[in-house]
Amino acid sequence: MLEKKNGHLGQTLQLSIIIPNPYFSITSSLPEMPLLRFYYLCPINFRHTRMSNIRVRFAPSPTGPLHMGGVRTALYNYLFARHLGGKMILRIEDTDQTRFVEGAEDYIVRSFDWCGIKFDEGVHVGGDFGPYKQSERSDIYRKYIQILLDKGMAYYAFDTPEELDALRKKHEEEKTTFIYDSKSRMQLRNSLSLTKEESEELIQNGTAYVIRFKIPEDQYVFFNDMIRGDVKVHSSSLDDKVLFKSDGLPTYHLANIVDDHLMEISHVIRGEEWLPSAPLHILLYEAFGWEKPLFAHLPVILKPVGKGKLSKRDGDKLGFPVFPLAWTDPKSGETSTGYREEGYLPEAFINMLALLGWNPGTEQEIFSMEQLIESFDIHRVVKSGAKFNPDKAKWFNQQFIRLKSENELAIECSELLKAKGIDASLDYVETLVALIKERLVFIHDFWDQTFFFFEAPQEYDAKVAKKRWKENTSEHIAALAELLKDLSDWKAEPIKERMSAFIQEKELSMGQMMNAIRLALVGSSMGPDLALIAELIGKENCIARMNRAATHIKK
RNA sequence: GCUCCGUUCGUCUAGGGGUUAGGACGCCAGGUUUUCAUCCUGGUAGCAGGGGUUCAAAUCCCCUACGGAGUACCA
Repeated sequence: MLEKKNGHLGQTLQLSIIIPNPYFSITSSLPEMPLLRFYYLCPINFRHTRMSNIRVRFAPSPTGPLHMGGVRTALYNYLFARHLGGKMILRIEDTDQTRFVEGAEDYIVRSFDWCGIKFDEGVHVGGDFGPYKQSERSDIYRKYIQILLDKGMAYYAFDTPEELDALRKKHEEEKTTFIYDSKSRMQLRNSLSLTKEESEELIQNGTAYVIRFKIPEDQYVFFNDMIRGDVKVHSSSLDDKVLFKSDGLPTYHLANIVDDHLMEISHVIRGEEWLPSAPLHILLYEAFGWEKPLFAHLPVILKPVGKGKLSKRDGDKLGFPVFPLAWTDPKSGETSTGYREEGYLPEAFINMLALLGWNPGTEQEIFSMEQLIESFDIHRVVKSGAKFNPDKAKWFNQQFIRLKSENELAIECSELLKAKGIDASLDYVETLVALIKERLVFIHDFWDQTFFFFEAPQEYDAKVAKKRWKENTSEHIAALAELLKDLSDWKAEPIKERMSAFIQEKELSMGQMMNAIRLALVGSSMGPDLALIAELIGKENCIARMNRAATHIKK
């Protein structure tokens, strides 16, 4: 790993488990102190258990519903923290007022509640490191940006957005990219290019300004990612990012670093989209002289088909949810469905998400949240993006439905029936659940699997009729119905005996006749044991259905 | 374009110098079931390409290709 970056060091370290300690600054060059080398060689678990306070955070922006990628990021944070006995924090990053969406924060909280991801601190539960909403922390950021200004590591920039846009456009036409950096900053309007007096005057006059970070020139920034290993970037490829906007609020970069430091975040586990700005964050920590957290950049979730990452719109197009819960956009009124609404069990959703980009190193696939916590190791998160597979998501749901007790399922199925205006006893529903449990992918499949217990078929599957209904089938069915009238003990066993005896006596084909009866009772060739169906729908219904079929199905 | 990250069956992945390259989803076939589903058994299919290093490379190195992310007074 290190060899790639640093030849001479690589030669001294021949072992492959080299994970640099992030608590030492290694910006300009890799240190060669023996102690550090020892630390590099320490097994990962040793380093984790030594860390007394594991604190991680999930820090969404309330700009809309959280999508499944966000839930997965939060989940990995949660599993990581719980596995190591640490704390999980929910912080709301709402520094961009223009993108604020009403109800988004509440949606985020409700989603985690449904998923079973619990927070130790956060906007909704409080804690000792609050406030947990960035819009309520602006004084804090102002204080810290001043420190950077005083140290000469940040500067005022007076360029208007229009000026910068024009510059970018001009460069684009020339097939180059405009970068606000050490090469261009002296040609722009800022406190570095202007005299002190000029800058002060502009500020006095109320000229709008932003505060930019002064990226140090010509140095390498190293950091270690728990998933990707060592990453090296040259500062010349970084630009002077805006830290403080003209509206008096910080950008993500500043707020994030300040909050993570103040909230004593030990591990930053976030999406891969942050990887390119990680070097900036490292530099920021160093500018403040703060201890850095350990980083882990998670791979993205990709679309099941086609190119690119899974986006909020894919769900509707491809027929699966991308959100945990249904969401209605407050402005457009547009509604998107959620996993919950589509019939997914939260356990299944979580299990599926956990295995999308992580594996336990064993062949176990079905995990409870407790088991996930027990097994989770962030070093087993894969590096590459994972295409989401809706079929596998369904399979997980099917597995978790089987894990549910018949009573639990019956309670939910009863609700389903009630919505259809059917009032069945819980006992009866439970009996049915026991019969068809293995056929359910979703709980709402219950109706498709049991409708014939509640209502007689009005139509008969033409294909099955063609195959099973012969010249005199109607006659036989009517005769059998007549025969069944005399059966006093209406239970599956005697029913079956009576049917078999009839078929044998008439020298009919068992398969043909049984399927014909099934067609009469169910309307198609599906369902559990025929005699059981007959028993459960009752004698009268059974006979009525047979007689109806005898007159309605024509060869 | 530039910067960074990646690449093992169609998909999710194991495997990290010597493996018949393993598992799961999907798909196909057979068995079980009087039907359908379940279940069981089997099958299908993969190391992106090219160079090195090595007795030996999916595994280590380099190049190419492809994919992804970023390139905002968004997060």
